[in-house]
Order: sequence, then C-alpha cells, then structure tokens
Amino acid sequence: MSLLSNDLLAGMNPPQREAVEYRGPALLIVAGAGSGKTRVLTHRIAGLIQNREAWPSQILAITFTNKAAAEMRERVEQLIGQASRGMWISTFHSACVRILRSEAERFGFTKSFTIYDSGDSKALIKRLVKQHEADSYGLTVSSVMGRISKLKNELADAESFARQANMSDPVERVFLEIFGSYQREMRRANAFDFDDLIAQTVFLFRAFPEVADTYRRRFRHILVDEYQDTNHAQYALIHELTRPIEDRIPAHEQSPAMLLPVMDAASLTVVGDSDQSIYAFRGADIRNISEFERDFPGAKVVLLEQNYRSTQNILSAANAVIGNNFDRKDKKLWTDVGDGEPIIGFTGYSQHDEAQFIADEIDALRAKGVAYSEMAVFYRTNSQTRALEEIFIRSAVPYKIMGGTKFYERAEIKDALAYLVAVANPADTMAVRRILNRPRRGIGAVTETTIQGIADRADITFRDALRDPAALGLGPKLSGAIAQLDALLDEATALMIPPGGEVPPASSVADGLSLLLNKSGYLDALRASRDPQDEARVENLEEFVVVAKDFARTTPDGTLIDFLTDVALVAAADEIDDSSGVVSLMTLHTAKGLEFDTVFVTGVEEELIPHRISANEPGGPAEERRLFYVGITRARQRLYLTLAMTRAQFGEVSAAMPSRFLQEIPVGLIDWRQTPGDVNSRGGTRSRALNSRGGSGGSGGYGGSGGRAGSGSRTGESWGIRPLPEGASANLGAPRRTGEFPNRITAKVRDNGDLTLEPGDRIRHDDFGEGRVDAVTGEGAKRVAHVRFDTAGTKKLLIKIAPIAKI
DNA sequence: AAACATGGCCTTTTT
DNA sequence: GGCCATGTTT
Repeated sequence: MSLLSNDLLAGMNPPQREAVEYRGPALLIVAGAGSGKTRVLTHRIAGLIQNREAWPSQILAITFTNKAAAEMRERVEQLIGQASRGMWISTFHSACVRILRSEAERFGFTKSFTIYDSGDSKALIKRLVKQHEADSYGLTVSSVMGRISKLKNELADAESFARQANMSDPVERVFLEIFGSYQREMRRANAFDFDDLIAQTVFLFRAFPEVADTYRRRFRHILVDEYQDTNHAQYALIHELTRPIEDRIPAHEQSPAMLLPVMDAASLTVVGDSDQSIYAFRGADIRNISEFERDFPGAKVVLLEQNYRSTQNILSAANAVIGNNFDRKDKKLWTDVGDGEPIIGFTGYSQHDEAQFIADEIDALRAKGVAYSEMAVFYRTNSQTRALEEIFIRSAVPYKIMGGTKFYERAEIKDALAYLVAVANPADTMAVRRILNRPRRGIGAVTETTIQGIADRADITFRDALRDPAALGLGPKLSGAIAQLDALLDEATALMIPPGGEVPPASSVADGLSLLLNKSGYLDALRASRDPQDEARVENLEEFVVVAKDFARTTPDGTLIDFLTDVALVAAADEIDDSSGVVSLMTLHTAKGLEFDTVFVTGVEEELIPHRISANEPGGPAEERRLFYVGITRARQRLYLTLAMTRAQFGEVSAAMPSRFLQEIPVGLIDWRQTPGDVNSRGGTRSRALNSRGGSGGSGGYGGSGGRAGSGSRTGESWGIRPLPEGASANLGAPRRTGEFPNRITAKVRDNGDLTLEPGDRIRHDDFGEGRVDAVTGEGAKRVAHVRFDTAGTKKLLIKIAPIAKI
C-alpha cells in the first residue's frame, strides 16, 4: 500500500516510485540522462507537502540554473497548487545571497552588498597585478584569478593559504599578497564574488553556529540536483545544513538530559549522474557523488536507467561513447520507443560548409513541420558561433545564441550597472571609478589617482571624496563636473532608496536608471557620436530600461538591490524562452539539462572535442567524452553529428581530423551524408563559404580539388566500410584500440602525415596535375605549400590533407 | 585628455 | 581575425 496518493505515482516505473516514496536521512538518485529525474524530484517534494510530512517552508531545493528552479517551482505548483508557497527553490548562489543578505551585518558587510561577476573580479585583479608588478614573476591576470577561485572553492582564504604555502618562493609571496589585497578590497567595497557567495556562507555557519542552527531548524528536507557538479564549498555547505542540532545552552544551565542532540539532521536527497559531470574545471568534484554512500552512511541508492527522451539509436550511440570511460560504474540507458531515425553525419570542407549543411537541414525540417524552437545547435567553443551566424543570417534561419557575448557584459550595460551600483552600494569603489569619466568629463587617470589618494588619506570612501570637490584641489572645470555627478547620484539615491526606510514604488528602479542615463549625459553623448556602433549601444540601453520595467512588473516589491542581484546571477541557460520560434545555439556546457527534438552537435573534430587543452589535464579527455555524451543525449528524435575538414582559427586555416569519439559510435548507427573521406578524395560539396576564393567550383581554397558536388546519402558499404558485425553494438563497454574499431572514419581521411616539402620540390595533385613548390609556410596542421602548377596556375594547399604526392 | 595606430596574444567550457 | 595594451599624435 502506497504512502502517497496514486496521482503522484501514476505512470512511474518501480525505481522512480521508490525514489519518490523512500523516507530516510539520505537518498542518492543516480539518474541517467532523460530518465525523468525532474519528475521524480517534483513528485517527491509534492508528496512531502501533500502528506503533511513537511511544510513548504521546510524545503530547500537546489538546482543548477535559475531557469531550472523556476521550472521546478512551476511543476510543483501544478501538482499541489498554492500550498507550495514558501519553498526555497533556487541555485546555490541565489540561496546563499539570500542567507548572506540577512546575516551580512554580523561580519562586516551590509545588507546592500553587491556581487562581482567575473569581469569585475578580473578588473580588480588586473589592477592588483599591476600594482604588485606581478607580471615580472610570471603571474598573469587569468592565472591569479583561476587560482584564487580554486582556493575559494576549496574553502581556503589568504590566511589559511599562507600557513601552507612555500614562502621561500617569491612567486608564492607575491601571489599571497595579491590574494590578501583582493580579499581586503572586496571587503572594503562591501562586495562578494561568485565564489565568495558559497564560501562565505560556509564560514558564516562555522563562525556562528547559532545562525547555522536557525537554518538547520528551518530546512528539514534538502534536495540537490546535478550533484555531480558540486564543488567542495557547495558540498561543505550541504554538510553544514544537514548536521543534527546540538544543545547550545550554556553549561551551567544544562541538565544531563539536554546534552543530547535536540533535533535530527535534515533529510538529504541528491540527484546526479557521474557520466554528466562536466565542470571539473570549475572545481566540481566527482567524488561528492561517487562517495556519497560513505559520507552519509545508511544512504539509500536508487538507479534510474530507463530513458524517456531519446530513440534507441541515439541511446546506443551515447552508451557506446561513454562506455569508453573506464573508471565508471556501468550503466546503460534504454528505451522502449524503438530505434527511430539513424544519426546523420556530415563533413564539410570548411566550417562554412558545415554551417551551410546545418542551415539547409534546418530549412528542410522546418518545411516538414518541425518548429525552430525544437532545434538546437551545440558547439564546444564560443568562437565557433561566428561561421554559424554568418551562414544563418544569409540563409534567413532565425536563431538565438544562448549566453554568447552576454548582454550584461557589454560595456554600455556595465556602465549603466555601475551607475546603479554606485547608488546602491557607494562603498563599491570600482563602480564609482568606472562611471567617473563616463561619459567623458575630462577626468583622466591622473585626476582619478589624485582623488583616490585624498580618499585614502582622509580614510573615507572614493564616493565620499566626491562630495567636496573643492577639497580635491582641481580646476573649476573638473570640480564642476564632479559636483554635478555627485548631485546626480544623490538625486537618484533619494528616488530609489528613500530616506527613513520608506518603501520606494516598484517603478523606481527603471525611473532611477533613466534619470542616471539621461542626466549624466551618457545617452546624449552616444547619440551625438558618429561611431555607427553607438546607435546600437543606445538601443541596448533602451532594452535595459525595458528589463528594469519588466522587473517592476514581475517583482512589485523588488528593490534596487534585488534587481542588481537578479542581473548578477542570470545564467546563459536562463535566457531560453521556449515560446520564441528560433533555433537555439549554445555551447555543450550550456546544453546540460535541456532537451530538443533535433540536435546538431558541430565541430566533432580532434583538438576541438576533445579540446586540445584538455589533453594534458588529468581526467581531461574523459571529461570531454562526458561532454560529448551530454550533447548526444539532449536529442529526442534526430541527432546530427557534423564536422569540417578545415577550420580557420586565429585567422589561419588548418587541417582538422575527425574526433576519436566518432569512431566510438558503431558504424551502423550513422548515416553519412558526406564522410570525411568523401570530402577530399572526391571533392566534397562545393565550398559555399562566404570567404571561398573565386575560381571554378569552389576549388580554389586550401587543398581543395575538383568542383564536383557531393552526391547525397551513401550507405556505409558504398565507401568500403563493412556493416557492423553481429553483436558488435553490445560490446562497447571495453575500450578498444581505435584501429580495431569497425567505424574507421579516420582511415578514410587523407592524411599526408609529416610529408615534408621544400621550395623547388615537384609534386603531383589529383586535379591540378604537376607543379613546383614555391614556398612553404606555417606549422603543423597549418603547413601550407605555395605551388605553381604547370597548367592550373598558383594555389595554396594545406599539406596535411591536399591530394598531393611528391614526385 | 582624447583620438588614432600598432603589435601581441589569444579561446576551452561558467555559476 | 578581433581584442586589448601600449605608444604616438593633436
């Protein structure tokens, strides 16, 4: 007899039911991709509330993105209605901001602290690196930033680092100085960076056990999604929250009976899949999930393996790929919906070719009735968007890039935000300094340093130094400009943060923003500019004002600080608007947790996925494989795997090789429209690239040959690959040497290896005939031969892949 | 102080 | 091929 009403368990398979119904201190749900874990989580929460086992306010659910949080809240509300109000469903970062805002005053911050995004942190570290002349010790801004972030994720601060660092190494000393100054500056600015939000909350709980207790009493059921991607600080936070509450009554008042714990630990449910762990670079520690049973003795483990998302063909490919990671618990996704369509493979000659194929397929699918919003294009690196965008614009494919160059990273938006921060948190000197000369007020670096010096000597903030321009000893023009800025900031403050604790109207953020942008002359300066880009900047700012107005509508009691917090914590995946009829473009990382009918995974090449840089990192290649696996398993109906034979990077063309991961997919599963082998042995499709050199049939590019167009679908057999042997699809657990694998894509790729050519050499080209090498330039995959052909003129050829031989 | 020119360096992924 | 830092000119 079930504990829960039937409608919460209807249509669930046995392990899903168990995951919803189990009650105990700790539960680990190992949820394969598409196995219905969100459903399980929401039904579990709904069950707790419906059964009166918990009040909504006793539930804390942590998700990976704000969007996932909103979705989860909505689904719980659908199940049990308004009874769900009072739950905390949010990301780690949002939850911590909420806690820190109420407790900040205990440890030297105020409620109106601001949040530094990575750009802000970078700017501050850049200044400190310069100040400490750290570059002469080989310290770069990004290395310092990465190290500080890593240390904070491990809950180290400058003091604990100092205790274990090797102080005889001058580089370590300089790093420590910068780390220490960084912390001090952040504190002075009343600001936290992303990593602080988690780490400082942990420190707060450890320093003030009675504060921790109030949250422990409150949250009786804690649920964490995507547990495989938690880092140590997040793990510690969960540990702090799930400790039993001990008696803290002073000793002299204690009776012996009161020494016992007064309240059990909260119950903890975590959901994750180690095969989808893709954030090790950000400090995610896979051991958090793999050692969960050790950390929480007596924990129950439930495995969800049945997949409700994808076709069997897609799952077989995914299983085959991930099976090559050796140190994992074996787990196989399966479905009962049938094989579905084959996976489609395509190799373009260039990244533009690849993009054109995708655009054409999107067109064809659209004509067949597939909505744009059900199609997504994934890539490994953000730089790959360039070619896709060019071709999509030309082909009139509507698209949206999720999280690329983010709206909030644009200079004009950061400026507008700095104005708001200067009002909300005047201690944030970085923000005040940023707006000091924006728009141009004739205040340069020298004046800025003067003001900072005066502020330091008087021991006041930079903002307060602006209040008395006369005392700065500047000329009348500068003093006037500063007085004007000072008055404007005061006026905006009165509007957005009325004195006497009066609650400002919801519209005050948008009004204040408009006031600042107009009265500062910022918008006027842009409108007067002759730089054509400034027109777009004005539009962006207008859009930002609309964002502020929307905020007033959706969050009627939201303050300026709430607005800034929202803006600071938006994630790439949060932007996705399901109703919009456009194709979504995003990185493989951003794709995690999402699903689409049709998925294009692009740039499936060595050096890109697995990324070149990952090769030397411990666990790097395995993480890349998981990333590829995440991409594949996003697809419901149709999966495309595409790549290019040549790819331009840093303005230089180089030869690309098919990714090793392609070979891990059984050959029978992929229907190649154009194999890597087709492209240069037969000429492939004509290069339709924007930048393709003229000449006959697109053959003029690097290494290209005849202008014959590719001839549509081919079966594996027609290009000499034997069909998959009996039983081969099932034996993918053990790693094999790539050469033995049936899907020998790379064997079909022309690879001249280290063919060395020198000026003066004679060569023969499959299409251009014989010629003489004039010069050789470039390195490695980018080696280019400049060849003067006897009849075909001069051509530049990529030596690695061009159909040539030395005579 | 601002506008313009040149050269190095780069890109892995993000809350 | 583009961004950013630095140097040069007005």
